[in-house]
Amino acid sequence: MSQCLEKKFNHYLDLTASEKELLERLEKEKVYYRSGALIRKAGSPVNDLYVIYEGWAFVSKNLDKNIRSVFDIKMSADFVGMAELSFGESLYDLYALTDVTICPFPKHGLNNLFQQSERLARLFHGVLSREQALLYERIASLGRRTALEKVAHFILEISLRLSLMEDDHSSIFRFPVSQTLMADLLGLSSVHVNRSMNELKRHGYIRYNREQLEILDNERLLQLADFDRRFLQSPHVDWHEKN
Amino acid sequence: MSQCLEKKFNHYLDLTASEKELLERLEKEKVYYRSGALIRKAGSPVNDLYVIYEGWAFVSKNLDKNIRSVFDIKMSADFVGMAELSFGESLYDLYALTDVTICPFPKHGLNNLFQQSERLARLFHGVLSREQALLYERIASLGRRTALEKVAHFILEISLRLSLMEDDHSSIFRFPVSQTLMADLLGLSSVHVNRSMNELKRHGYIRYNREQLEILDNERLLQLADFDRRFLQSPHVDWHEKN
DNA sequence: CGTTCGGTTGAGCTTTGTCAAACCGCGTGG
DNA sequence: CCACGCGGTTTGACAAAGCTCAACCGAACG
Repeated sequence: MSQCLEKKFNHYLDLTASEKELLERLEKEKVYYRSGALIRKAGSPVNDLYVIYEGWAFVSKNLDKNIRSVFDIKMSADFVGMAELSFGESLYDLYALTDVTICPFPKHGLNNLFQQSERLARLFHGVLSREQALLYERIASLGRRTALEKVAHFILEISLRLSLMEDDHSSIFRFPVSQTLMADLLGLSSVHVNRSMNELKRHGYIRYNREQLEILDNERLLQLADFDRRFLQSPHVDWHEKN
Repeated sequence: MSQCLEKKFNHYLDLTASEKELLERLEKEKVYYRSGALIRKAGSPVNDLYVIYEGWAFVSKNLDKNIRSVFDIKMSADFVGMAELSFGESLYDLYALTDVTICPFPKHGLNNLFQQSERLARLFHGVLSREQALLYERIASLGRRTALEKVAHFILEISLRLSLMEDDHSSIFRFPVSQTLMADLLGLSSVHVNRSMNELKRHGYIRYNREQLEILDNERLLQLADFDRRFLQSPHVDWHEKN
């Protein structure tokens, strides 16, 4: 049995038995992909939403002249496919960044879920809301931050998102994002990402070596990146107890 | 009586009488703001979501060193405040770009709505989904397009969004976005936005003068901006009839 | 009328990109 | 076990896109 959704939601709320059952009814089997695999190609028909069970993936698209733009990194417990909900087809490519296992579930199942449980609906919207806020922060990065700040901000975003889902998250963690990928995500060249990473190292912000990243001075990094501290508070996804 | 939500939803669906009633029960009174007014300041407590009834607004925030980043332009029938749903306070500033009238409604009212009408819930998510997809496109712009392409893409996005809500939308329309605002939205300097706009004029893509904009050659502009044509199809917000 | 706000223009400068080469660790197949 | 190739990182030299500063203009508005 595959309890992706349950894993995700239970992290925020103590689910009741009946809620768990609702979630279980929704799920299909888990699917496993090898690092580098194309999970879903832009243009293919979409009937399912995905939840990442374990591992990392990313959403991207190739613009004109084969320039790649990367929109988002998806990891443990993230939803994938919200942007495509109202389109018949997938808009973007989805690649496995590491080995990854995901759970598809039918998108129309959501409606059912919302009918049955207001609490889950609220939670779902809370999660979406945080995701959108994080997107806004990335927009701020892309538009108005220097290369160094972009990279710093991105590292902090990843660390934050990991800490939300993994109870044992520490300042040293696996960071499987290649500099080329970071470049396409932050709107930089990979060469410049490299120089920025090295500058972060040199100034003692981080230690970094083959997929291992350690944040040495979180406070100073937060300041450098102008990271919005309101994201550090744990989310109240359960955003209104009202009837 | 103020029927913002009704106006919005009815545009996509033929609402039944009972659906209309549900929506009306949700609404409060309309509120009017003068061009330039600060509608909601970052940090203020949030209990309401807004729908724009008429006019334009924008969402922004000031980073370190007082650099402004503009996240989104909101116009007729757009939702404002989704990103803040799970935060107790407003994260960003909201300014009136033109004279604008908005309808607030209590955010917890949404849940109620979803319980009552699956169809409205589906519609709501469909709308959100389109919004997120458009955000992704802006991310692509910010990251990987040249100044000229950014500006072109933005113009097309606005035109598209207008055409979705206004039945009489034509290739010539009011465009109340100052070049400084465009700069903060696209991650450019206002000087460079100016040069880009003029280049678009010079090459016969657009005509543009004091808040009036005319798209002279839509096809060529689409091509220049590498605009994703899938957005041009009218949305199937009613994305699944299945129960 | 004077002030303010947005648009326009030019000159010089900075950040970041491009190109190209070298390097490094790792897995593969001979 | 070695040679090879591949993907990712590193470095340097140079080029370019876009920024800053500063001045000016015109329209709107009180």
